[in-house]
Order: sequence, then C-alpha cells, then structure tokens
Amino acid sequence: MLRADAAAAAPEEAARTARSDARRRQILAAAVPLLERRGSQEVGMQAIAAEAGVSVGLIYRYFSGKQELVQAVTVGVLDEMARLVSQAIAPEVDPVRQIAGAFTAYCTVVRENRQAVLLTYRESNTLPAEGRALLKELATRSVAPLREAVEAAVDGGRLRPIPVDVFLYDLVTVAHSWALKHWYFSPRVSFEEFVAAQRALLLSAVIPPAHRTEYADLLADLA
Amino acid sequence: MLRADAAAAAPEEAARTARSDARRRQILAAAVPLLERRGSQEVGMQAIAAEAGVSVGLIYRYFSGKQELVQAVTVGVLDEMARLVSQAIAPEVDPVRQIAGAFTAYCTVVRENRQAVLLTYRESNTLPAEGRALLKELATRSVAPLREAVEAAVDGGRLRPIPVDVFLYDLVTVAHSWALKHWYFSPRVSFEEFVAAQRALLLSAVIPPAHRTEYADLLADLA
Amino acid sequence: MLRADAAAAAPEEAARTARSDARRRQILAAAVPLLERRGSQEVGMQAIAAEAGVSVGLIYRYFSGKQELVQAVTVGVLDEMARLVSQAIAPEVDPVRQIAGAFTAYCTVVRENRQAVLLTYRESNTLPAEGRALLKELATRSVAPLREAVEAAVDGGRLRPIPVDVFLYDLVTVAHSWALKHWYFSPRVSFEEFVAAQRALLLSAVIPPAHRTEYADLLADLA
Amino acid sequence: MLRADAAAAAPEEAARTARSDARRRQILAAAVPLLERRGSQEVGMQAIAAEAGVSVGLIYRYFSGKQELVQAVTVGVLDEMARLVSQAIAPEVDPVRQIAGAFTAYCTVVRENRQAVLLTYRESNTLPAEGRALLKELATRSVAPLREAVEAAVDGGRLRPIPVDVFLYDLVTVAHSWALKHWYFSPRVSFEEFVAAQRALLLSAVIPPAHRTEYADLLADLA
DNA sequence: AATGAATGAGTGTTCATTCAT
DNA sequence: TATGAATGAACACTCATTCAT
Repeated sequence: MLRADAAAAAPEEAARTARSDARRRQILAAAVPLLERRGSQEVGMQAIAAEAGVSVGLIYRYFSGKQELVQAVTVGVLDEMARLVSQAIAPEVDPVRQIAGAFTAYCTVVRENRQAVLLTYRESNTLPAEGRALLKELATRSVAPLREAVEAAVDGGRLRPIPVDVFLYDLVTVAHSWALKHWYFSPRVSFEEFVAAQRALLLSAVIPPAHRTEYADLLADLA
Repeated sequence: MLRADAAAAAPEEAARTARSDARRRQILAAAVPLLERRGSQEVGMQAIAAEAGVSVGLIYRYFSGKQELVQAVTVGVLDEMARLVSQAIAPEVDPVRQIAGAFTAYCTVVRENRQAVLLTYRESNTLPAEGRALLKELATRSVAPLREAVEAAVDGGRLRPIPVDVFLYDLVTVAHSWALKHWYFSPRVSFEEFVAAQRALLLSAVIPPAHRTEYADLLADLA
Repeated sequence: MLRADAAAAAPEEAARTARSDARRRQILAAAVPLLERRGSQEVGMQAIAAEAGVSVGLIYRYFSGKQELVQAVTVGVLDEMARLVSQAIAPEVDPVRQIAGAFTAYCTVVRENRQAVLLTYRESNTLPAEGRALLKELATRSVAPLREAVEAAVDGGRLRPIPVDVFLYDLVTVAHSWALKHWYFSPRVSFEEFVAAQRALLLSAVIPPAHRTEYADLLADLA
Repeated sequence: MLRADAAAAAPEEAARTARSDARRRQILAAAVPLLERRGSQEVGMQAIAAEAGVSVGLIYRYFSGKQELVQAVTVGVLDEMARLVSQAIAPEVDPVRQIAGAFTAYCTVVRENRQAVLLTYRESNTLPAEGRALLKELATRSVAPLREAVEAAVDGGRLRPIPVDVFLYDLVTVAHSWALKHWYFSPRVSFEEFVAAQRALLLSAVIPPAHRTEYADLLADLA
C-alpha cells in the first residue's frame, strides 16, 4: 500500500505539474498576441484573462503579477526565436557559409516574428533590473553559436581580423532592422532582396580579397 | 482708434505668439528629461507640470492631451538630433569622406543623446498612426543629405553599385545600436573603438578595390 | 446483513462524529492563534487552511463560511476562558473570599489569554446579530457562579446592599482591563500589583465597615 | 504692485488652507458615522466619498490612503471626546467633587458617543504602530486633568493612599463600560442609575472613613 | 492667461466561495 | 471525505482631463 502510494505519488505530482505548465502556456499564449499588438501598457489583466478564457484570479495563481507575466512573455518570445534560429542553422562545415546561413535564418525568424521583435525592444525598457539582466543573458546565449562560427572563420583566415563583438551584433541588429524599420524597408525592397543585400553587404565587409571568389555566390547580390 | 488698434494688432499678435512658443518650449523642455528617463507611461501630467513650474491646466492650453505632448517631445527630440547631425557634417568635397564624417557625427549625437534615441524607439510604438507617419517623414527627411552623399558616391564610382536604401539605413541603424545595445557594447569596446570599427566595416563593404588605397585611413581600423 | 448493518451503524456513526469533531477542533485550533494575532480581517481562509494542514474546501465542510468560523473561534475562546475561570475558583465557604478568588482567577486567565480577550472585543462587532446574542448569553452564563457568590454575600450581609448587576460587571470589566489597557498598565504596575490593587479597591467599595477587619488581608494592598 | 501682491499672498494662502481644512472636515464628518456603524473593514472608500458628496479621487488629495483616513477619524473622535469632557468638568475647589464631576461628565460623553467609543476600541487594533502610539498619547493626555485631581485628593488626605494609575484608569474603563457592555447594562439599569451606582462604588472604594460623611451625597446611591 | 481642485472611469490585485475530481 | 484549481465581484488607488475661478 505504502509503496503503491509512493509509486503513485510521483505520477500524480507529475500530472499536476503538467497541468500547471499547460495553464501557464495557455495564459502566455493568450498574452503574447495582445502584448505584441498593443504593448503591456495598453493591455489589462482582464483582457488577457478574457483572451485566455480564464478568470483574472487564475492568472495570479501562475504569475505573481502583471510584471512577471510581461517578463515571462518577453523571455518566452526571445527563447522561441533563439530556438527557431538554432533549428534553422544548417550544419555547415564552412564557417563563413554557416554565418551566412545563420544570418538568413535570423532574418526569416524576424520576418515571421516581427511583432515579437518589436515587443522585446519595447518592453525591455519597462522591465525591472532583474528581468533586464535575464534578457541580456538570453541574448548573449542565443548568439553563442554564431559567435563560434565567426571566431572560427577569423581564426581560419576566411574572415579578416575584425572585432568579433562588433560584427556579431551588427549581424543581429541588421536582422532586427527588418522589424524595427519595416515601415521603411518594406515598401522599398522585398524581404528576399533585403536579406540578400544585407548578407552581401555584411560579408563584403569582412571576407578578405583572397576568399572573395570562393564566396562569390554570397556576394553576388551587391553586383 | 480702429486704425491704431489695427496697427497695434500685428506686433501684439507676434508678441502673443512668441510668448506662446516660449511656453510650449518650457513645457517640452521639462517633459523631455522625464520622458527620456522613465517613459511616457511612468510619467504623469502632474509631474510634468510640476517640473515645468506651471499648472496642469496650462499644459492643456498648449497641447490637446498627453498623447500630443508625448508626440511633440518625440518629434522635438528627433528634430534636435537631425539638427545636430546636419550641423556636425563638414562640407566635404569627397562624398565618401562626407559619408564617413556624417556617420561619425551621427554616432556622436547618439552617444550624447542615448536616452533620446531609446525614447524614440520606445514611444514610436505608443503613438497614433498620424504621429507615426510624422516620425517617419522626419526620419526620411533627416537622412536626405546623407542619401545625397551616398548617391553621389555611387554615381561617381567611388562606391560599389549597392542598394542605396539598404546601405543608408544600415548606417543609421548601426549608429543607433550604440544606444540600443549599449549594455552590450559599452563594457566591450570604447565609444571611439566602436565608431572606428563600424565605420571601417561599413565602408569596407561598399568601397570598391580601386579606391581602397585612397581611403586607407578610413579602413585602417579593421587591420 | 441488514441487522449487521444496523448493529454496525451506531458505532460507525459515533466514529464518524468523533472524526468530524476532531476535524472541527483541528481547524479551530489552527484559526485561533491566527485570529488572535491578526484579526479576522487580515487572515484569509487559505492561510487558516494552510495552518491547519487541510484544504480550503474542507473548511467549508465543517463551517458554512468564514463568518461562522470566526464566530466559532470567538465562542470557543470565551468558552475556554469560562472553563478556566470556573476551574480556578476554589470551593470556598465564605462568599466574599469566593468573590476575591474568582476575581483573581479571572485576572490570571485574562493575563494568559490576553490576545483572546482582545479578539472577543474586536470580533464581537463584526459578528451578525445571532452570533452576538450567543456571545452575550455565554458571557451571562459564565458569570453566573460569581453572581451567586455576590448575591449570597449581599444576602448574608457581608457585602453592602449594592446593585449586583453593576458590581458584577465591574469585576469582569476591570479584569479585562489588564488586556484592554495593557499598554498602559504593564509599564506601570506588575500583574501581581495590578490584581492586588484592583481586588482591594473593588472589595473596599462593597465590604461594610463591620466586616473590614475580617477581610483585612484582602484589603491590605490599598493602604 | 509688488507690495500689494505680497500683501495679498498671505490671505490667499490662508483662504486656501481654510478651504482645504473645510474639505478635510467634510470628508471626516461623512466618514465618522459610517465607520462608527460598520467599522473600517466594511466601509469602502466609494461609500465614504458618496456620503461626503465628493469623488473618490478627492479623498486622496486630503488623505494619503484609507489607513490615514481611519486614523484621522479615530483620533478626531478621541479628541472630540476629550474636549467634551474637559468642557464638562466644573471648576470645583474640592478635588473629590471634581473627580465625581469628571466621572459623571465622562459617562455622559460616553453615552452620547457610544458608537465612537466602540470605534476607538475596534479600530485601535487595525492601526499601524505609529497610529497606535498617537492614540495612547492622546488618551494619556486627556486624562491628565483627572489625574491631577486624584493626586491632589490623595495628597490632601481626602482619598486613601491608593495607586493613582490604577484608580484613574478604573474610572475611565468603568465609564467606557456603558458603551462596551451596553447590551448588558441598558436593559438592567437606567443611565442615571448606572452613573450614580458606579460613582458611589468607585468613591466608596477610595474615600477614607473620616471623609465619608462629608461626601455622603456622592456615596448615597449605594444605600 | 493661468490655476489647481475636482472628477470618475479604469487599474492591478485579493480572497471568500464553489465544484469537478 | 478531501482536494485545490477556478471563479469573479469587490477593493483601494491612480491619473488624464475638465472647469470654475
């Protein structure tokens, strides 16, 4: 009996945790589009509850308050994007092609999560110090694979000896600019043109003359 | 009498307008640092009135509401930055050097108005469509001189035939990234290193081999 | 079968009642210190459930709502105090000494249940009419033994012909004042001094000159 | 002009303070009966605002929050009672008659402010430490005149050498008991009987035999 | 032109109570 | 019998906006 109970306890606990996680996800899933569209300021807890199909009180069982919910949404959105990017990176041998692929993947993820990108830029200012630190760490962690590729390329002489930190964040910032300056880019260039042009521009800046022919396909889009 | 009045009316009117403008500026000047530091959400009208040394009611004589005030602050901040940049651009003959100079100027203005840059990114999402359009127009207008330089350089063959729109906003976005990613860059590179590296990177991407020796000084920082 | 069931029913019923009573007591025991310390207002049902080690829902099986629970706690506390007092009263032959003993006992119980006394004063205002009536009845009943002693003493001529009702509640009120005005008395007199002084004062007021020497020991503390 | 302005400034300020005070009083006056009847717990800010004929927001201009308002009401009620008592005390030469008069006055004030007395007992438990300290100080200050009379009587040998602190608060507690135990006393004795009996009882306890004939009128009610 | 007292709809949050399991 | 997730009305409090002076 006792053993059976003990044996049963674990699955019971697990089931509870699973249900609890499902609720959290349900609430977050409802909050994400609202916060993306209108910002944490404009969206009330009642609206989030209504969208999630739960009562206001229930949200407070899963999140200590609005701030924590907004932070969870923001972190979740960044996490998801990092996951999508890492999924999308093809396992290339050539580090330069890996960089190119990662940048393309990043841009694609940005295009498909434009509102989410804007949300992270917008809400990161409203987060408390702790949440901000979490976001920074997440950002740093999610560019790690890209950083390795850049470092490998530089070490292997396939990229000029550039300041890695600077180039790395240029890749990210430029990818983000499809969301940040969407009003500007979208009427002027197609997404594909944007990616091709940016990729060619950024790589042109760092591929040394000796390897330009090797990567001619990547640089072609600049003419 | 009537004539005297009419004669007096113009100067009177002018004086009134002048006083009115002074009031607007007084209120805006008080609002700017508050909004930069804490965001429009966190700052109340009462706080702005107190900071400006006027009553709440008076603000409503000069602005139709909080939204308009925030918009005026945002526009004002962008205007001021555009002014500072255009002031800082030396009248160079060489369009490439003009681009380099403008980028450096832009970065310096960003450094000295970091909070203002963040404010524009933050608040532009809270603005109504109309205000957003105004901001876009302003942004477009304020890069116009830079665009001319880039176009001239491309036309003169000193820059590769790149998509001008893309390169132009890369310059702006990268300059902004000193503010947007300050938490990342500032512990890793000094502002001078940042500017030199970015300038070299961006120009490397676009200066054709034929002119690389001519601009060796600008490209030096990449080794 | 039916008979066996019927035969078993009585003990089963009894066992159930016993378990049920134990539950009630368990919940009340958990609620008492919480309500004493923080008041019914500040204490939530969830907190009481947690303290009792049961679920919130279970409390509603044993009490119809918070109000009833608070009432049960209040009544319980008064009951317990009445019990302690009646226990502490030594079976004296002399009614005056019985009064003195009962007063001393009352004071001691008040000292050891100061928070409980405050609770009854505090919560009796929040109770519904019905609960209030119950409390009054309880209070009346619990002073009954004391009333008998006073009446006996008056009838026997050992106390002056005073209005019994008034004197009776003065005894109670003064005993309570150790709790009600604890902030005042405690830094000024010790508990023992308080009891001796009050006892002497109250008895002085009612013992006729003819019996003063007989009770000199009880009156000593005033002079 | 400047002088006129300066001259006008003071009255203006004074007028503002006067209006502000009137508002405070208006809100307090509305809050008192509500809090007396139903307790701070049961009374919402909206109800107080409605009763006062002002908006909720306005209350927050004059009180930092509900707690402060409740404290102000409680203090105000105690203050008013202290004022009424001190007004009612006739300037007697004889300190014993002064005590008797003060006690009678106290009882009368309690009778006419029964709910207020209950309110102070009830709410003093919900107040923060600071507010509680204020109440204690107020209570101490408001019995000061009575204390002087008691001390004078003891020093002059018209009262037995009793512990002043104890007797003083017995007077107060017994007077309060008309409110605290109103449910008990009121069906049993009239207010006048109550006062006469209590006065006689308390004075009997402390007037030495030597002066009993002198104050026979005060002691008469005990028979 | 200027004030600031006054408004009241709206906010985030709590908690007694219910009910499916 | 026992659970605790779920509810939602109610709360204290805020703040953009108005308007009598």
